[in-house]
Amino acid sequence: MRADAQRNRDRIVEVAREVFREQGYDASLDLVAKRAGVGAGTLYRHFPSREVLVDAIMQSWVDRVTEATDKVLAFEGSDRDLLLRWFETYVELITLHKGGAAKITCAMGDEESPIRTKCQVLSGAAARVIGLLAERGAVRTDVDAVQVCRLVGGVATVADTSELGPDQVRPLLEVVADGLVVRG
Amino acid sequence: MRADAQRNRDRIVEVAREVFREQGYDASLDLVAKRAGVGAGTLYRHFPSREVLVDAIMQSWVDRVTEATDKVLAFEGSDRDLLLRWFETYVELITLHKGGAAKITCAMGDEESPIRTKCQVLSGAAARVIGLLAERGAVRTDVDAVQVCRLVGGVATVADTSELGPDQVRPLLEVVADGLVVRG
DNA sequence: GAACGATACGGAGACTGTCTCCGTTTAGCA
DNA sequence: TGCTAAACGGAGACAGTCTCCGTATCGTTC
Repeated sequence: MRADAQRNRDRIVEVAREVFREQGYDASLDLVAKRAGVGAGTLYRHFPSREVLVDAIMQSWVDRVTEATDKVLAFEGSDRDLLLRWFETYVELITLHKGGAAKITCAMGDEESPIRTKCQVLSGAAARVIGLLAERGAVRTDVDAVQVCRLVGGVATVADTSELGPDQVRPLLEVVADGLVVRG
Repeated sequence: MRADAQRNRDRIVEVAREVFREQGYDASLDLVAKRAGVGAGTLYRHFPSREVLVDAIMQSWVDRVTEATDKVLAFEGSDRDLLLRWFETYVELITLHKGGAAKITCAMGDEESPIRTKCQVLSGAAARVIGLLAERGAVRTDVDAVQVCRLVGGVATVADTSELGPDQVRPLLEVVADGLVVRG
């Protein structure tokens, strides 16, 4: 890629992250282009669709999910609390940008989605958590990582669109957690 | 209301139901107006926003939820199966129109929403189901009807946007159901 | 360091959807 | 049969998406 093209690409991603954080994922792409100081053509050449641009933006916080998952896996406490803690982390991270939760959850399991690599990172993280708990015999094994992401992502989507606070989300996550841990 | 106005209003609702079923809730309102044989002005006079139109459309299937709930309440089987059966009914009905699940779930608990009356019917139905089960001591009592609607609505939203079939939705609902029934 | 071809730029403008304004029409009453 | 309030409808202002193509720039080659 030519140096000027790379510069423009980077700049667009940076500005888009800012604009999307301010206005949500529905923000005007022409505005993003204008703020980035490039023409609409340049933006659309680099990012043929909104989804592709979103994908580029998501890269950074997908990395944060991996990090956060490491931290949660090291948690010493009850299995249910570990699961719940990961749920809360997950919801917090995917609702960082308005509309993000719906986007990522909707794409979950879709092999054709432009953001499938991000979904894979997330479901991979989920797999590590439920894998650990399954080893300990703490959670049911008939539900896979993608399904867990759909469940928690569903809650996250509702939390995002209804603007629920952590206190309102927690009981919902508790139900999901209780549904996953094996009956004692 | 003048007779011609009433006629037009009814016709718009009827056509909108059709168009939304075909194309989802994002369909062009001008198209609805055109198909209904009225001007855009007429449509917007009757329905100042898309939400208000959606509200009018939803009336009929909210009635169906009430009906379906009656049927489920008469179900003779295990408590968990009754709950699960109601979940499936709920998901089926609110995903009848593409985008409907997200709309209704997002508005759940919002006193200002134009479709709040519909949400109240749905959470009322949920209250009847979990009320019955709570009486029998079959479900936890720290989760209210709105929360149940949010949980199941979250699953429905994911099912809708990811176009999941009943077989893919069922395990998710099972987790939620298991999280709600009291531990044995 | 000049010339040149490939690559990238940018913004005008076509297209689509939302919503309003206002001149025209019509229902329904007296 | 007239009158008036109510309702109609569609042109058009506005906003967002996305494309096309003339222009500018990069970076390579000699």
